[in-house]
Amino acid sequence: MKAPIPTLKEIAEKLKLSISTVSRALNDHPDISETTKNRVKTLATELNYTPNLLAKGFRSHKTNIIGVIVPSITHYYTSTLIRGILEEASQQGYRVIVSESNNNEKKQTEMLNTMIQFGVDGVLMSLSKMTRDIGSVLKVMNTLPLILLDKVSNKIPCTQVVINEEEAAYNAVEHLINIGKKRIAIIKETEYSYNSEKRFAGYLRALKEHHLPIDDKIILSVEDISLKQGRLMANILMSLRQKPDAIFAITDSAAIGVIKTLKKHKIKIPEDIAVVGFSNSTHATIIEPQLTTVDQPGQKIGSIATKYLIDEINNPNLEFVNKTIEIGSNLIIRDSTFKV
Amino acid sequence: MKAPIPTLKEIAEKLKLSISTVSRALNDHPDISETTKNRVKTLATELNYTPNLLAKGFRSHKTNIIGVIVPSITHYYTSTLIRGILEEASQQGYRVIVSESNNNEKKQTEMLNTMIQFGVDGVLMSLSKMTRDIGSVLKVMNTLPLILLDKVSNKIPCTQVVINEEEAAYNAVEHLINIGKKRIAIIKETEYSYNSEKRFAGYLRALKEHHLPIDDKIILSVEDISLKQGRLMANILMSLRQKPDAIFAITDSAAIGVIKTLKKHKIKIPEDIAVVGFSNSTHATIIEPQLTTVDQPGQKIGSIATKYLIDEINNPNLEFVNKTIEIGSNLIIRDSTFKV
DNA sequence: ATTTATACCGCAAACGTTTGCGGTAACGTT
DNA sequence: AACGTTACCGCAAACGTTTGCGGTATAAAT
Repeated sequence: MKAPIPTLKEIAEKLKLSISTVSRALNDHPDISETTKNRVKTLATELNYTPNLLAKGFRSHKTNIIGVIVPSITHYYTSTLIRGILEEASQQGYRVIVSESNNNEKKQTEMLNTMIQFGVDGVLMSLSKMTRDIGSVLKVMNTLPLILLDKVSNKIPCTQVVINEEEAAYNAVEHLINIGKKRIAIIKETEYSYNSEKRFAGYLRALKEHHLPIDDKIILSVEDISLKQGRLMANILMSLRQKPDAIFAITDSAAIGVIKTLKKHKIKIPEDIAVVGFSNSTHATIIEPQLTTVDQPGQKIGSIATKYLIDEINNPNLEFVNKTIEIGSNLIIRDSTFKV
Repeated sequence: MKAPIPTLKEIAEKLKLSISTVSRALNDHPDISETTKNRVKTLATELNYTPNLLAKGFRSHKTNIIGVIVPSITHYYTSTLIRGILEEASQQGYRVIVSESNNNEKKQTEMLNTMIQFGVDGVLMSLSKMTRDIGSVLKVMNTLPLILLDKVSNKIPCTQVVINEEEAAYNAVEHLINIGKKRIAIIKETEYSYNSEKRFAGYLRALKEHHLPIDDKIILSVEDISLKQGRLMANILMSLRQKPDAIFAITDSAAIGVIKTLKKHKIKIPEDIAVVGFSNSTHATIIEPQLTTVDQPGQKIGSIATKYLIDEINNPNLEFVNKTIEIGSNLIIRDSTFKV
């Protein structure tokens, strides 16, 4: 009872033309007369004809689909990345297949493979945590264009789109220094993470350049950074003899955990301890005091990465454009560091 | 320089077999001897053969792809829906194409069409606001299985998966009554919205059944419900002579706007005015006091809708299973209504 | 009247896969 | 010796589209 989908063949038969003529007519081929073109086109719209993209893709080895793999889709920042990707892709006539790796490396590899099987034209990927099996990614790369974004790895020779993590962190910490803070703690991730390392590097550079001492006791690393971990780390910092006067959490969620426990300890923010986060998630303006944080333009990153990917799809000759594109980000100053 | 993808033909040639034999061997067809099966399979894994899903789908008219259209992907609740969909789909061997309609009806129709062109096996859709052009949706329905979830419409005769909106709202309002509130305001949406209407109905029923008066002055409708609108409406309520002693916001974001302005007015929550939201977004536990709200199990809804869709895909004969599946939801009581 | 150009259109192959049908051995049954 | 069965395997068609090549008119040029 489902209606049959019209094909070139149907149109051809009804018009007593050949299939090829119909195809050419619809594609405005110069060999076809205007009159037949019109006949074909009117019947096509009448029948509501739409080309079978599957057949098209099958023949041309071009699906106009790009695959996207991200660790967690429910993360706000990730969803803005996807929004940027969807937007740019649809503008350029591409569709998008989305997968969630749930930070599971095996799943991630599986997804890469099914995407290849399905014939996506290229892949956009944000790496899951602790991606060790670079091999599977490399294997994909000599079959398809692949671009990394946000969660990247410099072990993979491909175009990567990120924000200026190091500089952003530097600016955040410098801001703390500018408002008079001298003992700045950091909460970062322990496992190897490109982003965490870069942000930590920015933190270190800011302290060094402003001649502040670096104290391991206020450099805290956690396995899986989160709000809860932020609370735990804040408690640890509170138990120190020499408490910090500012805390830079590498992630908004951790920063919010920090704020929540500081409030419980009746500590004045930012007077006693200032707090800075990273991401400018929607939570940043819900919490009180509102959180100073680094705004990551997720949508922009997504769309730029998509642009580069489509470029690579269209020019497969340009070998190994192994460059890293850094998108600027802004520190957004709010009450957690600076009260007006 | 991109590596060639192995095909059945290649395997057949190297093994001096026919293509069909290779195909059957890989699919464990009983006609093929164990020895040849083994030969084929080992070579296949050696060459890293994977079937071309595009060709497969092209031939069988089955892509194992389901299309998803949602209004806004960055909305937390929406992303949990998608997570449920992705999870269930991948378990059943389906891939997912996601699109964002941005509450733009024209875009929504376009997306439906490209999805059909591409040969998705079915569509999961959450309607954009003010979807008037039911026609395009109906047209899809006699080509493909289609299921609505979350933002639905009873004008479309198809399976719909939602939460028990009316009952959930009833419970929320009843809870307010139970804690002694007698003058309960509601902030809802003005434009026709399935969800808003249902929740409003639950609100009315709760008041009636508990013999509380219904006062239009504290029934507020807004165009595009949001945090900002929540603030505005709270201000309006504050300017009333007879202020409410509780506010039921149909959405967490509005509820948070309400809380923020109530705090600014130095009103004690929940003693003076209690606040209830709807969705259990991640914001609900960030705000202080933490928000009492209705937990919508998004992931569950997504996965159940996907199950029903795949059912319909596999049994295209079952005509017009026009039923609404209501998923239970829970009121989560927090500090904004009940302090321990 | 024969050639030549022009304008328009159809034939057939190809993309990779599945599948109905038919075919060929080898063996066992009468 | 003739037939039936079984176990394997290959041929070829089909899915819908694009495209190189060839073909047939008609008209223009010689």
